[in-house]
Amino acid sequence: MTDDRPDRLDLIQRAWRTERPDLDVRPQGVIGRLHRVAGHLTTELTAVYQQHGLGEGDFDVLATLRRAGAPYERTPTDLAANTLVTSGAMTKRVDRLERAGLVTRRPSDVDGRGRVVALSARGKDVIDAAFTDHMANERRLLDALDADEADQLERLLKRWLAVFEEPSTRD
Amino acid sequence: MTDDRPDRLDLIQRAWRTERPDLDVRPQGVIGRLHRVAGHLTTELTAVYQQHGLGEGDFDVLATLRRAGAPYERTPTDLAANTLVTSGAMTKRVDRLERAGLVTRRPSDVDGRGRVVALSARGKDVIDAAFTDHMANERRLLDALDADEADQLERLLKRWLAVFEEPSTRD
DNA sequence: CGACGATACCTTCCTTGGAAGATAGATTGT
DNA sequence: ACAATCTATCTTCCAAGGAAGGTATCGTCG
Repeated sequence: MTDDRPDRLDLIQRAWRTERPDLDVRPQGVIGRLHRVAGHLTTELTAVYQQHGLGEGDFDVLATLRRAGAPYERTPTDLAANTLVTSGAMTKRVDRLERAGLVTRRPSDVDGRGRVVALSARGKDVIDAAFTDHMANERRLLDALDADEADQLERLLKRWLAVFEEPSTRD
Repeated sequence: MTDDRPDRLDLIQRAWRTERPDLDVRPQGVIGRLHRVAGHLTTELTAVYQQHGLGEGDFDVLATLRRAGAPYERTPTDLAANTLVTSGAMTKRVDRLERAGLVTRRPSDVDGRGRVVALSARGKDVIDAAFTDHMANERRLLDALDADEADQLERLLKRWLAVFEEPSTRD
């Protein structure tokens, strides 16, 4: 049926079974491959970001602002939470984007400590173009699987992700 | 049946459908979740490395040397290819590990340009202990899925990975 | 053998992000 | 109103890796 030729992970697992026969290395088959796939996907996705002059972090921030809807604003804390980086990293991302003229930063009206980061007109144009290409790119990458497989994969990943991101355990 | 409550990815997709109804954002459902799962897994795995005083890169190098079998030696080029980093990064990783006394570095007998990196006795002890814990940790993480799901996931990821790592396309 | 391109490793410089802590402003209890 | 504490953001310092280039050595072809 499907593809049972040994791949690199199979070779790695075989080596471990020889060297450490006391261990069950089957989890590597899933986790190792997941990391490798993620790495290759990142490489491919990053290439598109770069075509628009953006790094991965830049893209993430602009996309988060864009999907917030008009007027395309968020606080740094918000952005950091959404993109899973520390507040210090977010400061630097916004610094870069501000220097590049893609976002603006102004004090918050309602909180003297707060700032508001907003897409500039050019920032919106850039992320709209980049995101369009990004989606085409993801579609292309995902087309390696047929629709059924993609659905199965999504279901399995959603289930696994819930373990990490849902507050309660499973019902 | 399974868990159909909306998760963060669902919310992100919903926002995009509102803001960019012209785009089909379904690929995000798979690719976005895959990246998030990979990120959470990395966090969990890294915690165990750190318990043994190792960073992710250090662990990778030591594990590659260990599974090579006695006498646990590899060239820097070999190590770089196996762990997917550049040669410059590998120099620094080996520098660190050598400083920590976990590997040794000596000139190659057969190639005047070449070096041989070998696990020290302490390096072997460290990676054997770390790898044992690592596998228990991977098992724990994977136990979020039942055996059937894990098998399905492995099959799907293997198939996808083949697109990136196999020389030819599919037969 | 000698020159030239290829290879192996290392060095330098740069980018990115984390950790920890500093500062300004907000909030709460009295 | 004021002290104590919390919060939002930024700053500083450091770790890790990529890109590009340098140097020594190899291998091959004439």
